[in-house]
This record gives sequence, C-alpha cells and structure tokens, in this order.
Amino acid sequence: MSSKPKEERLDPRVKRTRSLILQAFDDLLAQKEFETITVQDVTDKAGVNRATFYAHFADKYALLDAFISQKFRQEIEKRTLNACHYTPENLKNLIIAVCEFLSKMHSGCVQPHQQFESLAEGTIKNILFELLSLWLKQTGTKISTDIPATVATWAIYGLASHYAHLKKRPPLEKFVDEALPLVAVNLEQFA
Amino acid sequence: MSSKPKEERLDPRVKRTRSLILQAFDDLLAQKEFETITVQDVTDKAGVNRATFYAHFADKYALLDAFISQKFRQEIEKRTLNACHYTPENLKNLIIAVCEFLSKMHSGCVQPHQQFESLAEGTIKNILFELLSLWLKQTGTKISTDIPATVATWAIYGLASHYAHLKKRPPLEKFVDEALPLVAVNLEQFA
DNA sequence: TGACATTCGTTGCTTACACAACAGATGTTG
DNA sequence: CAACATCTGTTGTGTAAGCAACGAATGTCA
Repeated sequence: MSSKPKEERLDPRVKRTRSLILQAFDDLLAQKEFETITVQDVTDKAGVNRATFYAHFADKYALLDAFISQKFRQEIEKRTLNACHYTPENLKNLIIAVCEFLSKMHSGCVQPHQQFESLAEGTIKNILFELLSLWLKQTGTKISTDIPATVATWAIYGLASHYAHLKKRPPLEKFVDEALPLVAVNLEQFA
Repeated sequence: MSSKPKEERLDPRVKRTRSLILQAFDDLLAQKEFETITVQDVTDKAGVNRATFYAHFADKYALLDAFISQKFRQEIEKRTLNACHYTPENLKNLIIAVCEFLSKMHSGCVQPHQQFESLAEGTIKNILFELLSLWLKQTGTKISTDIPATVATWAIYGLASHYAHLKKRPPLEKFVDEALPLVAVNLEQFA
C-alpha cells in the first residue's frame, strides 16, 4: 500500500489550530448554550485570530458539525469498531455506542435544542452509513451495500434517539438485546 | 503611565510556540538528563519545527535559561512578591522562596550537574537583583540601591544554595529565622 | 586512518496565521 | 425613526512557522 495522506501528514500549524478551536468550543459548550456562543468567544478562548477561524470552518455550524463528528468517531474508535467487519456482536456494540453517545449528549447539554439535534443527526448518520458500508463491503459480497446500509443506519439512529429520549431509560443491555434482532435480520446475508 | 508592551501584547503565535517548547522541555527534563536532550527531542515533542526553535532560542542552554527563569518567576508570583515593596516580612518570604526553589531543583533533577547549576545561579541572581532593586526604589529613597541590592542578592542566593546542599536540612522556618537578621541589617535604611 | 551517522546552526522558499479594516446583517434603545 | 452596538464574513498586507537542504562539528565503528 502506498501512502494515504488523507489526514495524517498535515501541516502542524493546521492540526494545532483546529485542535485549539475544537478544544475551546468543547470548553465553552460546557458552560454556555450553543446559540449564545459567538465565533469571537471561540477564537478568544482558543487564542486564535477570528479570520483564521474562517479559514477552517465556514461558520459556527460547521464547527459544531466537526465537533460532533470528532466526538462520535472517538466513541467508535474507543470500541475498535472502526477497523473491523460485520458480525452481530460488532453490530450490537455499535448500537450501544450510538445509544450512549446520544444519551450523553442529552445529559451534557444545558438544553437539547432542535437545531443542535438535527445537525447532529445528519452528521452521525453519515458516519454510521460510511462505517456500515465498509463493514458490508469487507464481506466480499457482490450485492450492493447501499440499501442495507441505509436501512441499518436509520434503524440504529432511530433506536438510539428513542432510547436517549426515554424519561426512564431501561438498562442499555436489555434494550439492545431486544432491538438487535430487528436490525440484524436485514444484514443476515452478510454474516 | 502609558502602555508597557514589554511582554504582554505579543503575537499569539510567538506565545504559543514558546509555551509549547518550554512545556516539552519540562516534560523531557522529568525523564532524561539535560545533557542527553537534543534540540530535535524538544521540537519533536513540542510539535514545532527545529528551525523555529532557533528563531526563539540561541541553543539549548538559552532554553534552559528561559526555563529556569520562568519557573523561578512563577515561584515569586505565587507568593505575590513581584508587586510589593521592602519589608522584613517580604524579605523573609523571598528567602524562603529561593530556598525552596533550589531545594526542589536538587531533588527534582536526576543529577545536579555543575553546568546546570552555574547557569541557574546566574539566572536566578539576575532576577533577585532586579526584584530587590525595585523594592528598594519604591521606598522613594535617594540613596543608590545598587550596592545594597547586590549584597542582598548574593547573600540570599548563598544562603539558599547552602541550605539546598545540606545533607540533613533543618526546618526551613528555623533556618530562615536565624539567617534573616544578617541580610536585613544591610537593608535597614529602607525599612 | 577513513567511512558512516548524529547533531548542530543556518538558509531560501512556501504556507498559515495575525491584524486591522471593511461592508452588511441584526438587534437594541431612546 | 435614527443612532448605536454587536456579530458576521471577507479582504489586503505583514510576519511567524513549516520544510528541505546545506556545510560543519562531533562521535562511532571497522
């Protein structure tokens, strides 16, 4: 395999700046609502010029997108689900990961805003679809993976969203054991 | 008073880079001896280019100098001795600060190197002299402060060095109470 | 001794960032 | 309504940092 400089060998200044901005945004989210955070707030805390912010993100919504994306990918990588293939066991862990992530988001934020949530939904579903497509393609199947991956993506996100919104959440294990077969049945052909 | 941009309003990039280098050096000192640390080691850990290092420090000895200077100044500021005037009480606290700083240096470093120590001595005495001169001048005296400040500087450093090298160090309070009058007598006219 | 490897300190060139200033949008307040 | 303030997104220009390459000094090993 040749070199894959998709994100690895990046100018140190770029990595540093992005990291500073994301960290500052993380800190600010812990103490203010997303709506009330200005670009200036972020860049001040990051120690970065405001103009530099716009060299990295289109606006603060793009930042939120990158933020959620980063956090969710970390959750995936923590469970080593990023470099594996489809099995019912991995699928179960993936569902657990999404449930926990959304649950954390709901308890972490001061208020669950609609704008915030719908943006997160798109971001997370994109990553889910990308990951599931990878899993299915690695089975070496000749069948198109788009349809099954799409169905599974929406199902998983829907389950996790439902779980996170429950007033009294049941034990996660129990919830997932019950839901898993309904998702797995669509992917049986890849097992 | 007009603006005093001696170190405050510095280009954020400069502050950032210096901070990264100093922090990396601090980390490295905790696990390697000063002699075995290369400039490359520092810049690698700091995530900074080697050429950039030389834009900030002449060599690794200049870095060591800046490092000790920073640490010592922090020790001074922690005790709010940086913005006050001469009193026997403040003098006592200053002596305590130097004693503790040198003691920490001796136990913190893997080995107390001669090169390391003599460089530290010059650095610390410069800061001491600068601080004492400020204290004495704030009394509004018309007498030249250079001689008294010099004597006090050398005396304080000598005391602290002596204390730090003791095999069995007595309680610091006791040591300083005994030594204080000998230094204070030279500064009585400013009390 | 000579061949090889590190580390150093410096250089020319490119790229990312800082900064000030701008016009436009939005939102107070009297 | 006008006057004011704040935030946005963009631009031109100066400067710091990245990078590759260099010669020189030092050290290591055969």
